[in-house]
Amino acid sequence: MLSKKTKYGLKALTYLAKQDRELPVQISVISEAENISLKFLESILLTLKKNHVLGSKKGKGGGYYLLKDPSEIKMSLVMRVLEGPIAMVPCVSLNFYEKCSDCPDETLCGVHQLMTDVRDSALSIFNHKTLADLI
Amino acid sequence: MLSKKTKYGLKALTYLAKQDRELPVQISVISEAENISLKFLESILLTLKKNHVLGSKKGKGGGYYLLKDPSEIKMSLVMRVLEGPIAMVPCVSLNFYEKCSDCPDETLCGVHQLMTDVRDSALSIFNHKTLADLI
DNA sequence: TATTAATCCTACTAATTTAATAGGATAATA
DNA sequence: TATTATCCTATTAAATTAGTAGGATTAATA
Repeated sequence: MLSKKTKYGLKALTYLAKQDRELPVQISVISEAENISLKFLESILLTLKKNHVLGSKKGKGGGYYLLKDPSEIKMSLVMRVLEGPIAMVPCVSLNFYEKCSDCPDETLCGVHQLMTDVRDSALSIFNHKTLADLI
Repeated sequence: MLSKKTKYGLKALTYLAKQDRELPVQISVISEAENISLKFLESILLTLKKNHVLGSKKGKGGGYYLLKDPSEIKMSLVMRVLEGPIAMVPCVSLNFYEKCSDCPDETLCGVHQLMTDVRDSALSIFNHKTLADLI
């Protein structure tokens, strides 16, 4: 299930995508428009900024803004930053790989193969869809 | 991420699929073979039984057994029983549908469309893969 | 240069979900 | 009727997710 963090993040990004890209938008504005706890949203936007999805400007007139055109912001990046691995098991993850402690040989594991297929199909969707598609 | 419940359930099913279908296998046997907490596994097998994936026999010589041939046990059923909805959001789930409280019109929601695509692709995999494919 | 308005950062708390445990009820076999 | 297994409900423990608090930092502007 999609976490609230991801859901809120997607809402915020969609909100920003509808604005003039040059004008920074304050957290409080998005928070009120989308009914999201201000402090929670603050931490979400911060991680989006740290992962180069958003830029920010401090002080008066500051706020957050998209670093790229919505059509250049892939859902695969956004999902990884907010939700974590696309894969359902770490031993199948491309970006967050971890070996299974109990599985002697991945290539012989049926779950591994199944979850690889699922990851591939999800990834091909998230790689092709961009923020522009959410508007 | 796949829950331990699902992972253990898949392991147990795979174990059973390798056995003679007529012979019931005790929880304790699977628990030891696959290194799964006996009581936890007990509750997992019970839900698989309640959802007509497994049959059981009580008393001496009893245990659990597959109700159908592994090739007839779809992963979509197993995943729904153990992990819950295939969809990442309730508003997109076929079997566990719930309306979003904050979304006035699903057909206009970008997240809805994206998650529908992801659900469809996952579902087509889980519908075609069976327990036989895990062995 | 003081004030104000914004993000930045760390730490903590609360709520929810998942994992695991306990213990007895029930049923089948011998 | 003793034994062996599943069945069932309730509880506890651990982990994750959601949300809160409060001050540090930075930039604009009066």
